Amino acid sequence: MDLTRKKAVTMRDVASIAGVSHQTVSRVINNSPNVKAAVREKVQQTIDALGYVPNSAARRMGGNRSYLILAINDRQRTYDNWRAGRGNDWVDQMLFGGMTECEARGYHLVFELIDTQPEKAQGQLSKVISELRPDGVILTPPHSENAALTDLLKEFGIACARIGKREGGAFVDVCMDEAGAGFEAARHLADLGHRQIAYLAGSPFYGNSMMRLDGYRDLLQERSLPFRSDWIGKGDFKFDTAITVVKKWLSHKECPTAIIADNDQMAFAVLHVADRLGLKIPRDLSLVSLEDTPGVRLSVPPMTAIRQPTADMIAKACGGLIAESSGKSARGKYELPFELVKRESTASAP
Amino acid sequence: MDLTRKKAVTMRDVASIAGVSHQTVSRVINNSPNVKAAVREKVQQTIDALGYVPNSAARRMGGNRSYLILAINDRQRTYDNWRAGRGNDWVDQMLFGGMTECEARGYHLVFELIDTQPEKAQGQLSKVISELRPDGVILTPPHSENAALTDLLKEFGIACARIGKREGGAFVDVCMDEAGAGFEAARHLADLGHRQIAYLAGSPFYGNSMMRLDGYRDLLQERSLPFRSDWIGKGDFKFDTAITVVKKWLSHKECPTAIIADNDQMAFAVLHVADRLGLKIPRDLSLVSLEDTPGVRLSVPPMTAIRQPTADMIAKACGGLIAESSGKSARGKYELPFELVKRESTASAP
DNA sequence: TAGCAAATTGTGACCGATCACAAGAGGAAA
DNA sequence: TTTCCTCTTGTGATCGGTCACAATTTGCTA
Repeated sequence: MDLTRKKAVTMRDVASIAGVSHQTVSRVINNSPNVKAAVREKVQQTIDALGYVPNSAARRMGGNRSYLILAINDRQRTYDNWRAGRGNDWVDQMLFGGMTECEARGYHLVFELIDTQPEKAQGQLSKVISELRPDGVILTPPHSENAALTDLLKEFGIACARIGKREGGAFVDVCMDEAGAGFEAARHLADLGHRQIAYLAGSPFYGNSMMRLDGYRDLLQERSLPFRSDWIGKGDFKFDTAITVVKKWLSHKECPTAIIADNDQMAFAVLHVADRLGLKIPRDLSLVSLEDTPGVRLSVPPMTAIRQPTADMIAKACGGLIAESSGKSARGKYELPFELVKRESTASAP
Repeated sequence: MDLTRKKAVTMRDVASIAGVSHQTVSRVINNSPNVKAAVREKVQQTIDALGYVPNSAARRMGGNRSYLILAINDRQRTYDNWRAGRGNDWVDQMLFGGMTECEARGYHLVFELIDTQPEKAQGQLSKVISELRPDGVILTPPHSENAALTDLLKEFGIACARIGKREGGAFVDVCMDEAGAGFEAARHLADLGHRQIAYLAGSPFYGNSMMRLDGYRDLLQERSLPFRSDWIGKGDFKFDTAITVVKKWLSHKECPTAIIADNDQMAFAVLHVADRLGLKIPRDLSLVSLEDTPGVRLSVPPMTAIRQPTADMIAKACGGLIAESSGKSARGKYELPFELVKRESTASAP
């Protein structure tokens, strides 16, 4: 180990050189309003000259803020993706969005992985909370649904943001306009002249999934397009299940000219079946995915998809959490706009 | 703000209940050898009963360890990927690998984004180092090449791991067997009966890229296959440049039956040109990419590729850094095995 | 059984911020 | 001028660990 560890410049160093008390230096770095402009400037100059940076651990000890935001991700999902060699840019986007927001305010982002099983998750979160005492915690799916976790955070008095939830209340809930996504996907297809639009639904147990379905339904109604319940595929998000459903649809003599898939796995199933049946996408069949993972962007052809504003959602969550821990209230529901990315899986109706 | 912040259980609480001094508790949680078994057990029981977790900020204040590992990523790359809507699972894999290693030892991983420009990078790293005082820093490309950064870390006395560097010395350098990758890719093709294997090289300015090329060359020699310098494409990693090169190769009457691409962008170019010329992969042409990004895994057909052990490399880096900060020496070069993932872009020679 | 070294346990200072509160300075009103 | 209030600045305690060192116990040798 290196014993020549560079000695840190402390607040007292700055204070004695600037000829003020340590508390005044503290006031300057915290932008306290009650400091004379002349004093503030002198102190700031000394800070710059010495290259002083406040030690975050000490700040946490003395005060009740840690300048840390904890982002919780699901371990199983991360592990599964890793095992499957599947690409997942979720964390990458979180990092980008989170840093953008945290950096300017002097905050840092700590990512932690916790288990899916609720009991385990609780113990793990409790441990890391006690250890780090973050100012805020971001819960991502599926943990945003876990009430035991939010209860724990409430008990600790730590602000909590949930991604994909839309309750608001005591939380900073950041979500996407799910119904709008279903609506826009359908509208895009309708604008292209499609009148026979089928929908591969996810699970009725996921509220967000149902909202997207509702959006699709609304568009159908608005445009007076036929709603056929046999064209609502119960796909449970899985590739194999979707294969069966789509095969049935497309083998029928009166088949849909466009399909909306609630997630990318099911969208892939459409690609697969179409290929088997000799249907060319987008010439014979248009396809929109409501999930924009790397797979969707790199398929052949690249799929038109609804892009979830992941980076923006995390940025919003961080911003809200920072505000909360600064005494401002930022609780509530924030619905962020999605983006319909038009690629090559959609074209005019045949 | 919630004023009902849960009061933390402190070391002194544990001490008074267990009937020992606070220092003894400290010894137990730090696995100090000089504690009687009976005392250790009694203290441990009290810790468990109270759910005591040491406060990391306090540990950092008192001691000279922070139990924090800093992982530095490049901001531009992250931003570019985000802008392009390109999938990048690098951070996701880092998180997985890093957590696996850190968690058990009570360490935490903090990701930071810093700018590519060397001067900016230095200031940013300096700031975050002063603030967080991590026990170790992981530098990823391109920052692993930046000597100003490593000098800075040396000055602060902070251990440093570099991903993709192979010097060792004062660092924990974690890399992949680059030459082996080029060799194995070529061997795989040779085993399939290919004798005309072309190579789309990256840039001669990147040592690792050149090593892969050397590996390819070695295999050619070992199998007495013809080495043709006009089949070494100078591709500079870019799609467009590669297009030109590959078009020339494949339009020639005596053309390669297999191509190795140094990165995924160039591999895509091969796919593209082959499609244009009506060549079917892998029937008419085999293709191996030396980079396994999501794009490569999801192309049509999915490409055979060399998979970089990202998660393992970060795990190794974390392990080394933790060892270093515990007084053990872990400096040196660690070359981790890659994996040749056989997918559907390679087949027997036509 | 004394004597001494090694193993075990305890004591109080300390890290570098913030907090609560006290003290001083300055300006307006009486 | 005096008084009082507000704005600004300073003082010392405090957070919860670790460190250095002192005190005690234990075990072994003579």
